[in-house]
Amino acid sequence: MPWNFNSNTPIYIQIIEQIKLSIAVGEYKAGDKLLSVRELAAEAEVNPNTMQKALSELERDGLLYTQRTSGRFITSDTGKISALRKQLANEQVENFILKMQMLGYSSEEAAEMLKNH
Amino acid sequence: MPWNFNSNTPIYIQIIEQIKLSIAVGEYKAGDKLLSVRELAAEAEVNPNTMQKALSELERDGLLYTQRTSGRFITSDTGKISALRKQLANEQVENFILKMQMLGYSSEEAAEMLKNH
DNA sequence: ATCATTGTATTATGTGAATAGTACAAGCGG
DNA sequence: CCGCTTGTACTATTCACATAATACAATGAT
Repeated sequence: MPWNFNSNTPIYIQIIEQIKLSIAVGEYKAGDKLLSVRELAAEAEVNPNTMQKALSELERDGLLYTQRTSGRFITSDTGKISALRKQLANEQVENFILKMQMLGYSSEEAAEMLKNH
Repeated sequence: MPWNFNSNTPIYIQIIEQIKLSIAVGEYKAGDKLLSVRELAAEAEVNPNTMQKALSELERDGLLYTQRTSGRFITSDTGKISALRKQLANEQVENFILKMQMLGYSSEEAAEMLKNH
């Protein structure tokens, strides 16, 4: 994974979003074991505490679960995963329409711009 | 103006974006005089320094200009303003397509989801 | 001429994010 | 049993953002 960050959003938020995306599109599969906090932190060139914070939050969402001393795993609930993908897509659609409306474009005009991408 | 902020992005960045939007859609018109830094800060319930920082940046973009002791004004370059609107719209389109692709949706599927909004 | 308002600058303080370093209990493999 | 790896917790420090409180030169209005 590339682990690219920008500076205007807290890193742990960006980590959450990137992992969510990886789960949603199946880069991480249901039941997969994650690398350890320390390994992931090293890979992302980030402090272990920061990675830990992101993972904890993903766990509260039920996308991960922890087995105390053996590691962290992706949820086995495939329904939850496909729901996540649809939810993320819907958020993008809603957000796009909203922003285009704020810019004074109708849904039809927005769709037209999409075609001519 | 509402001046709504969220907590995951620096306030001065959000101010910049909101003012850009207001200029792009003509809420602020070319040549308009802005309220003073202090007034804008009070309106947005933000520290004058924070508002100042945002306005300075907009000035570097050439969207505002300052007359030393009389106030700040929107650029009179209407071409720049309409270019801004198109640029912001394009950014939304590009971003939308990119995000949907990352989620595994083709441009056609994305367009389809738009229709069924 | 005086005064209020303009943008701008400076210093101090508080807060959250991120880093660095360390520590510990729990379990798995040898 | 021993040692390594797991997640987790804690303290200390740095940094950017934001606030607070002033200060000042320039100018337009009175």
